[in-house]
Amino acid sequence: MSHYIILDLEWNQNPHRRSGDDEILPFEIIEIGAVRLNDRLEIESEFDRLIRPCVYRKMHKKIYEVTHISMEELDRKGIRFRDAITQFLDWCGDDPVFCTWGSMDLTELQRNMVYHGIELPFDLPFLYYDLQKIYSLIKGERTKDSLDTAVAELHIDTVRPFHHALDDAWYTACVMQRMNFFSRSKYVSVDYYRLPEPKSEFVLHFPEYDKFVTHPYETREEALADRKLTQVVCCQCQRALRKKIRWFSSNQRFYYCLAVCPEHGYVKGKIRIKKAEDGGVFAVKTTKITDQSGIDLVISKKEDVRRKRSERAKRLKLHSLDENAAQSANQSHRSSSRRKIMDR
DNA sequence: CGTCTCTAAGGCACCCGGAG
DNA sequence: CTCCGGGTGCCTTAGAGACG
Repeated sequence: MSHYIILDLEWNQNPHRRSGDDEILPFEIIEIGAVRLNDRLEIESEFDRLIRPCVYRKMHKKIYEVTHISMEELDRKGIRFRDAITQFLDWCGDDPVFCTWGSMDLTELQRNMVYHGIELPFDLPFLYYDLQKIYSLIKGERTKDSLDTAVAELHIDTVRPFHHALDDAWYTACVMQRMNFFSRSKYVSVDYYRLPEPKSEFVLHFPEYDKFVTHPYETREEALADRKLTQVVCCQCQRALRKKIRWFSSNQRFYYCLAVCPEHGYVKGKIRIKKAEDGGVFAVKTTKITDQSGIDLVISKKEDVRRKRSERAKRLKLHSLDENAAQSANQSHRSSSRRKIMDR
């Protein structure tokens, strides 16, 4: 039976300006807190360790304001990161399913492990539940709520303080218990700290879309030149599809296309370019079978962007004409032409 | 303060077609 | 032909709000 590890970290950072350390380890973990739940989301045990930091030996002011953890306390109660992570992984048991609030914790955990020369025991792809994302899926909104907000909205008693690793993990567990987690449990997240090797790219299947994650490339151009990224496969029959609209970009990070499957209809594609750890890039492609409204959405996306721009350009032109007129005319002329703009 | 993400908006260069 | 402005694409900047 699977069990869930609700993880929360506290970390410190360089209290001064950027230095060489920042690029190696921007965030140094100072506390690991976690709650273990069984497959019915009942609490089985809790884990909490303070860590004596070795990179940043001064507490960042803002971090102290948030966590109220002092360096003195860490020196007194903290243990070595190596010992804490060993105890933590041991406490997690076999095949834990990790859950966090937000997408940063598992990345930072791994970055700290690598810094300390500890081998990563996690699967590749490293799947986990981002409960902040699941919470917004259940609400049907695109907002990213803070943990405090979710706790308040679900009327969870605030019997513990916030912003301590174990307490926040415990609140996260409470939110998970009360938000009908299993209705969205197919929506796993992927941690992108470790990326697949070439030829080991992977696809994740979701109820209404597929997600494809590439290996790292040197440049965006190199990524977009790779057929494995740009080809679109039907989510239903895995057939390679012909495109009706080639890949185009509405901004600098997203690309869209529209393909058609002879059996299952239209499939829209979306590519998102992301930065990899080593300075290169990788891409996440999602493909989704779509109905007429989805088709129209893609078809008109270019035109929407175009129309928005041209409307804005017209507004600006009128506005500049207005200002020019204002320089040579009196106040009444100015207000009348302003009214004209408002009517548009 | 520093990370991340998303959005809006500004600057710039290029292409293209109409006016001269 | 040149000139000019609109449309377009690409890049940068800034703000908001999540995380610590």
